[in-house]
Amino acid sequence: MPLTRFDAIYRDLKKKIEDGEYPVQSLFPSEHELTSVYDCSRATLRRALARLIERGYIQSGQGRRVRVIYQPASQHEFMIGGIESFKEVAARNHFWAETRVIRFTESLVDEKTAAKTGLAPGSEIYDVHRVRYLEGKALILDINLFLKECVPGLTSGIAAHSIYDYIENELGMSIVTSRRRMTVEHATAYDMDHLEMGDYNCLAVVSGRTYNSDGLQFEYTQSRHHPEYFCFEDTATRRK
Amino acid sequence: MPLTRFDAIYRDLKKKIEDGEYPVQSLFPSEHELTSVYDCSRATLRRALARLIERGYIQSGQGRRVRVIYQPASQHEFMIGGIESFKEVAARNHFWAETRVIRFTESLVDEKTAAKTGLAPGSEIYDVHRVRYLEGKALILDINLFLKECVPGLTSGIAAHSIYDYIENELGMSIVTSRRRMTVEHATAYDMDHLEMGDYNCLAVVSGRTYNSDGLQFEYTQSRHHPEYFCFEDTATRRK
DNA sequence: CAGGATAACTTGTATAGACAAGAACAGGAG
DNA sequence: CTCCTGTTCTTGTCTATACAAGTTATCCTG
Repeated sequence: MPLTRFDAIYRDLKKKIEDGEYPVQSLFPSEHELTSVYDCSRATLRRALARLIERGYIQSGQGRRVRVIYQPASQHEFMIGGIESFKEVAARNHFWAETRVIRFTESLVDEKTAAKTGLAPGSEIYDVHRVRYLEGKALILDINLFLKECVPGLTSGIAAHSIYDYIENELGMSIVTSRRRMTVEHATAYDMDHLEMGDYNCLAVVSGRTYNSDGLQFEYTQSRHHPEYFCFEDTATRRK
Repeated sequence: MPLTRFDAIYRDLKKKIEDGEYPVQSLFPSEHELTSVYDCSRATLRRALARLIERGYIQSGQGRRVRVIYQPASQHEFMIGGIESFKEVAARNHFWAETRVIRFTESLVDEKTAAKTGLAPGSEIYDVHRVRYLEGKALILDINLFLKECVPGLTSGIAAHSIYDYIENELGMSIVTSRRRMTVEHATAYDMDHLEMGDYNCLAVVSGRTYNSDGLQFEYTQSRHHPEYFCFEDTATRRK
């Protein structure tokens, strides 16, 4: 993976902040100093800084020096954010992950599901239901609808492994944008069947629509999360 | 509010997309054409485009033309995202909003709450509890802790109106970064007392820490949302 | 010592130019 | 017709430079 200049700088600074080289509340070196260190233009450096600001690592304001506001994250790091796959999250936290396919069928999009999913009515789709286990506990019920024409040759075996691996590496499709929505819903009988809900009668539902590089929506996903292991983090900035 | 060049271009293009001037799935004008239209440099234009990409309005890729993927939003627009206040959301959707202060005390941060909230132990704080009503229905239980030294002179009356108005306009403090976390929690007796939970036994909890322009955390907020009226939207991008 | 103008920083915005990498298109060879 | 190969267009990255706007420090004056 060929790193761009600004991305390399971003990662380096990010790592140094995480390692405590620039402590929280301390003042960051000025842009002038940093361009000397990295031997780059100010624009390139600022691009790296902009990403650090966006991710909540540093804070800036006209005239004032840049200040470090990073805080070394949280208790359980199992969270979604970005289009990170279940496997990636599990691997990052060194958890034992397992995926079980409980349904794999082909069907057509009817009017009702079209309205809910954003997929064109009449389209041929794969309908995949999977349960995600972490350390042996059933945590997530994933419902995926894939446009058949975009993801040809999908099988139950691939679904048990990693569909995104297949899409990106085998089919060479680059996934670009994903629009997601988070809500809290009543647990259905179907949820209860597959997740150990305990005395919770709700779950966190993340529904998402994913578009390929041609701007075509080729997927609708609904991830139904056990409340105890769901966490979503976000950094927002308000300027002026 | 003095608009910058790139922000003006961003808003103009955003509006044109929302108004259907550039339909979904259509190809956007090339950067070369747009720089002619807006009579600006490519860098400035690209800054506007970057924001449109980030917000999920358009999609780009090296070599290919930019494509419009905007979709005219969703059913109930009551959602959080950005640091938009309750009042702002209500006003945007023309809802009748009301805020009732159910607790307004001053206290000190003890060790336990310090760990939970990120505020320094021993700090003097205002402890404010409020219930948010929309169209007469109790939807949100807001628990705010404000650092007294940063928000002096806060009163119950101000809390009933808008604390952020007071902070930004009266105190002239510019709020910069807010780090939030979304989880689903069991409803407590306190929740049940103030929100009409129906047969839900959970609620969506958004806890946030807000930092002022000096990098000092001056607030901890916990918004406990009735599940039925909670919705969070997000656009994520995966490159390469 | 206090107060205020001034200078020396800082970050924010904008321009013009260059090259690279990928995609689309044309035209020619088979 | 198909396949290959350049050419051209598009977006992605990077540089160098200029000015604006806000903050901080300095120094001069009363």
